[in-house]
Amino acid sequence: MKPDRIPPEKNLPACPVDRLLRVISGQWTSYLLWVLAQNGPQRFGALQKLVPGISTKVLTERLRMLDAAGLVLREQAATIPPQVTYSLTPRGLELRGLMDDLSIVARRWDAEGWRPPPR
Amino acid sequence: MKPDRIPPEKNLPACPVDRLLRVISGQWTSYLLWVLAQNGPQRFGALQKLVPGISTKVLTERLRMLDAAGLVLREQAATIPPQVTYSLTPRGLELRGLMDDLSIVARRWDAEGWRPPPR
DNA sequence: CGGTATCCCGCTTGATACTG
DNA sequence: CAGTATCAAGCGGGATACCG
Repeated sequence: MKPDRIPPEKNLPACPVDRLLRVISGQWTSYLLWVLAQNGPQRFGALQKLVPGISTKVLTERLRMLDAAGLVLREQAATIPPQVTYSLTPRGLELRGLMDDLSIVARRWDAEGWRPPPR
Repeated sequence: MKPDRIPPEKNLPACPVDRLLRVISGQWTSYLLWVLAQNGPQRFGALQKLVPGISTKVLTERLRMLDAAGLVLREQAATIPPQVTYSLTPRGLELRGLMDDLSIVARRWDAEGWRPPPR
């Protein structure tokens, strides 16, 4: 009955790196940011075409989350039919350098034959 | 009954960036890599103290996964009691630059009052 | 066009207990 | 010391249907 773990001080590491990774690492999320960074502002339907396989539900969730996080701007034109455009905010653009470096490492490892371990 | 999404070509973006993020972004994972990068090789028990709140089960899972991914080296001395030491591999060390840059951005945003959105 | 609303299933995580 | 075993809970994500 000895405790299996050390009780956390509050409830999590509260590590800024962890917090940032938590935001950008949901499924499709990094890919979405990448697509917006590469192709500029896009409408909902265009994003769905640019990210094949994503469902409307998840695409909506991710975009709303990124909006709430201040990384993506959602602009809605109250026309008929409605027109909603998503773009990177200045803060979202700050991630580009990071993504580029990450991409360089990821692609090199890829070329070297590295593969993530299967679950 | 119109399909909700565009069928994926195969089954996923297969984006190298996504693959790398998938590996380093599990809960505790980045924190673990960070701890090993900052404090050098550590034994199981020490890691559990350095990462308060993590359970033995998850700590084991993460270390085994990182081992399988070639980012962490697991060295076991067949003594009694057993002694297992974890360290970063050369490939794991390649992440340090990335983590440092990530940290710089994360800490600046943190200082600016940025917080991740609640679920 | 750009979403919501449900239902549901599986994976991840957590808690607890036990061991070579 | 460094785990494994097991069970339960929660949430993310997919499928499907409908709406302003």
